[in-house]
Amino acid sequence: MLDINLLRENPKSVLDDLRKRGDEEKEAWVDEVVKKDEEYRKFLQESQQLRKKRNEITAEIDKLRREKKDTKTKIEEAKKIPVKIKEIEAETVKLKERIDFLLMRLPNIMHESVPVGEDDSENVELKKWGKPLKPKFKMKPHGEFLQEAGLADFERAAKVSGAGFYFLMGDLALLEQAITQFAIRHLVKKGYTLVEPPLMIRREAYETVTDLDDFESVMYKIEGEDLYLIATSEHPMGSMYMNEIIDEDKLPIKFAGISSCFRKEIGAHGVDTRGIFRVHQFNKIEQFIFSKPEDSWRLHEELLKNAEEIFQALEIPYRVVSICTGDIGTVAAKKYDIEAWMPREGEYKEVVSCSNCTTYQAVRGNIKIRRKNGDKEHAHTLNSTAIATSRALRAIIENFQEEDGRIRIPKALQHYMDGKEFIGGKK
RNA sequence: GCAGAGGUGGCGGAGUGGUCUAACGCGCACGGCUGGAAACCGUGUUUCCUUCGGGAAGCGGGGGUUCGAAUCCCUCCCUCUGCGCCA
Repeated sequence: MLDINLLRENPKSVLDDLRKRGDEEKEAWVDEVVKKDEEYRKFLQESQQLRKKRNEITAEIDKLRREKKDTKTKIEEAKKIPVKIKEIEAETVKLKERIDFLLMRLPNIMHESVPVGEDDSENVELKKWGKPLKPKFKMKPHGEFLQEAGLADFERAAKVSGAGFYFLMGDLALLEQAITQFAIRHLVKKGYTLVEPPLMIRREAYETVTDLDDFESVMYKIEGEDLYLIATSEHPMGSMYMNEIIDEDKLPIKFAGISSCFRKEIGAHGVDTRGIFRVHQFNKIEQFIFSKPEDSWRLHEELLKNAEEIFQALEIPYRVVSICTGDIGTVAAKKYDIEAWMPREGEYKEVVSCSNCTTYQAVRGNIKIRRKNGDKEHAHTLNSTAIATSRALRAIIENFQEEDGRIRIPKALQHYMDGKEFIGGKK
């Protein structure tokens, strides 16, 4: 969330940002927050004055008591004060709740380089890598292909768990493990610490990291428990340091999280997303960084580079887009997506999302940096997919499929597949 | 899951209704002393509000009793020890 001090000192910067987003509803919130905050501080001062008075009388009572004098009249006087304090505090709490409600929902201030645009159609392509080729033969949708090849079983997954789940079978499951191993090695070599996080976290922790609307639309809640299945390992990693102060010489902290991810909302359906592309459960290696503010923009580029290197090693053609103001969401200050080439559809599809969240998550989670001189300030947090295996699998299946139904395994992965150069095909 | 013991500042640790809401020790920062350093001495070391004089809050979280709560009550969370269960 935004720091209240920003709204006190420079509400115009918040307004200007909302205008870039085209979010008229929230423009009114800025004014409301500023007004309610002024009111809140007035009430706060009033209740502090009352507390001061109460403390004074209480001290007098104690003095009289020690001197063995009569305290009755003073106690009678004192009794009136807590009633008043309660009244004023009820108002104070109400105002604070409303301020926090709005503050939690106001989006992050975007970086000036974020392109202005209404929706995802106005995201800006920054670069392309590899040659996007159309198949030379009639290629089946990947879901149908995998089912027929015996490499996945969606029908039985539906029987057991419903739509949006998969059984990966045999060599495809092996390929999934190979991708995972490759990505882990890649990041660990670069000094990232491998993290296996809890797959369920509490609401309080969750509120540190995510857009609040996600609780309704994305997250699975465990019945009868204050626990939510994580939608990405970004969430447990991001909330890991909540309410902590990190010494500046420990930064940046670089994590490579590995986890299953669970999502209720799986969005649009169609032959090309049915299968393993849009699912309720998938696996992902995620990069996460806690950094000093002055380092975060450099590290944002580093995260993107790491993810690009992985896709280059897998020989998958892709492009990088800069997400525009209308599509960026509430948390990120700047976001890149990597979109992999999907030959059957002849389109680039999102496989990586790389964000600098600046202080937005750190303010919510109360995550601070302690400078050498003792000063404190909020940390910056960044996250980026390294690779989501299900999405990478589809890209591999489509980009490296031969007419006879075999799938060529990228060289970088063969080592992790006992040297196999192909999977699938006629037995 | 059951029983017992606990949760205090950056760390260790005292305090079980009012003698500043935090003793004492360690660490860290700044200042003094020094040619420089150690030792030593002093100040500071949470959050919020402020008309910058101060003020308020804070002892795991939330709620309650009281003129007054780290201290009493309720509730939740967590840690340790033992038992149980389990991969």
